[in-house]
Amino acid sequence: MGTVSKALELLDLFTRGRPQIGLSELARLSDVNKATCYRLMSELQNHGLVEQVGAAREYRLGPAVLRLSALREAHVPMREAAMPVLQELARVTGETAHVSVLSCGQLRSIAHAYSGAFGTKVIMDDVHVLPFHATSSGMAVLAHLDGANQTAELQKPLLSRTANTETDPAKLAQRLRDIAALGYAESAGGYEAEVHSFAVPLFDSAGACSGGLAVASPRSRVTPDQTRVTLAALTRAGRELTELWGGTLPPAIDDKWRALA
Amino acid sequence: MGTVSKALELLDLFTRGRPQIGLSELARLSDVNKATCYRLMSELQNHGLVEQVGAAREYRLGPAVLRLSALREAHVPMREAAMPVLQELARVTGETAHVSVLSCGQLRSIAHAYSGAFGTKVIMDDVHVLPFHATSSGMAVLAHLDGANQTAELQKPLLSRTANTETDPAKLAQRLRDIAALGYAESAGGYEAEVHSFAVPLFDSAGACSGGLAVASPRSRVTPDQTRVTLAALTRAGRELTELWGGTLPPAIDDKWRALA
DNA sequence: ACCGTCGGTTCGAATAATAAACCATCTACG
DNA sequence: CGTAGATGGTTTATTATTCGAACCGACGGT
Repeated sequence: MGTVSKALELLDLFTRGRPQIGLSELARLSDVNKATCYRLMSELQNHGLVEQVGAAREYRLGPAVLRLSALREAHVPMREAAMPVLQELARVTGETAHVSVLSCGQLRSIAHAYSGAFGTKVIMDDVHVLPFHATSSGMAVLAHLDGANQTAELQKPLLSRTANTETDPAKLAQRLRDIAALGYAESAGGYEAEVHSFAVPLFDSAGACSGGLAVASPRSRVTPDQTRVTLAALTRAGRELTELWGGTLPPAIDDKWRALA
Repeated sequence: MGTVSKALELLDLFTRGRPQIGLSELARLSDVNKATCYRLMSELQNHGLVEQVGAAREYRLGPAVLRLSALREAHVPMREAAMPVLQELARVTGETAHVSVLSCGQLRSIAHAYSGAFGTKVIMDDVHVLPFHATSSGMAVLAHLDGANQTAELQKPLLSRTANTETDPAKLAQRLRDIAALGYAESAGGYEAEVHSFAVPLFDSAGACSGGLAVASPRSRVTPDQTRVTLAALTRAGRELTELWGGTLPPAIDDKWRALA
């Protein structure tokens, strides 16, 4: 693995629950030698991606990330457009909603919204890359990808995250066919045992699948009624977001979603 | 220079005016060998910091930057807090307003706001790191830094950006004393020949200078009247932002700013 | 005074980055 | 149609950079 990748992996250790990390702990968490870790962090620091703060000289993300993000949003305003849609989706369903985009063969979560309706909710703060086979978003996207990309993904090793994760390529392929026929995907605890989620695919201007929109809830709150409400809201939001991002819904999907409204 | 720094410099080539760059052009702009450039970009791409798009396979900033920025803002919400203050400042003065923060000895611009009042305005889109000696923000910050950091900065080479840039360390030190006495800084074309700006320092909870707040205008619009309006708005906004960021204004500054209100 | 941990540094050995040349592909243009 | 010059991407031996064990001084608790 290249040096740059190591440095970037260090960046990924910062999460909502662990926003500041000292040098030694960083080295421990990353399995990188402390000296190496120090040098890498120093380089990141020189470019403002991280900064050191306080007497303990702990590292945290620096001001330069704001510039990068503002620049990306100025050029490709996805997150900003998605936020109100997400918030409405979270409000209507009472559950956690999140969007992810397909980028270079990876599905990356870019925004999420919570609902205050219940004392428990699914936390999405620290999720970056979604595994295709173990999440509803991933399966929704995969099911609507062209055949080549889909089979390529199915041939990669399918890691089991819970007892409910589907790891058999043949069975997964069948499931993807079902999902493509339904127009939405469902994951019953495939990512985290207690999390149940529904997802719909999103499409770009060429009509290719470009991301996923999902609602995740504790499995205990999943009922036929709630499922109906969720799917209706999800398809409505999916239609809206696809449009906001300048995409077009394939007619086949449009038909299936109408049936769920 | 380390490999990581090279990769990060590639990231800095993306600007508002040049948001997508092909491989060959990237290599040309960065003076890095094309093969090297390709490898570096591939590593950045694997982590989602950049993505390739379109038939030309041009690179642009990727979705991962959104996560980093959201994480930073969740932990240190500076930008979000600053935006309304900046917008109001831009509105009242009719000119461009911007904030910068001190991080690891560098002054980095983190947000700016424009006014629609005039057909010409100062553009801050592509400015990342502000030179201390050539900008009003830089001088305002430098003047309120502790002696050691200040002299350290004065000993670095002072690059001349325009005919009006002060590059004599002794004269600059005198100017910093004047600025400290006034409570604000003024730069008459020290950064760009046609840009005139005023800035005030911002302070953290320990009362140490942590950044700068500035208003920049074309020099032709600077009049005694406008200067008075600008300084009043600037000190008001500086007081507000220092408070929003959880800082405390040193009493000496407070007094000076009252006189300008 | 001891022990463990912290951030930071050193230096020879080992590894990863480098640059030039090379491909295949595309577009422009005569 | 065919050439010329772009482009993105790949390979190679050479070389420079990165690596990691051990070390340092400082701090905090026992």
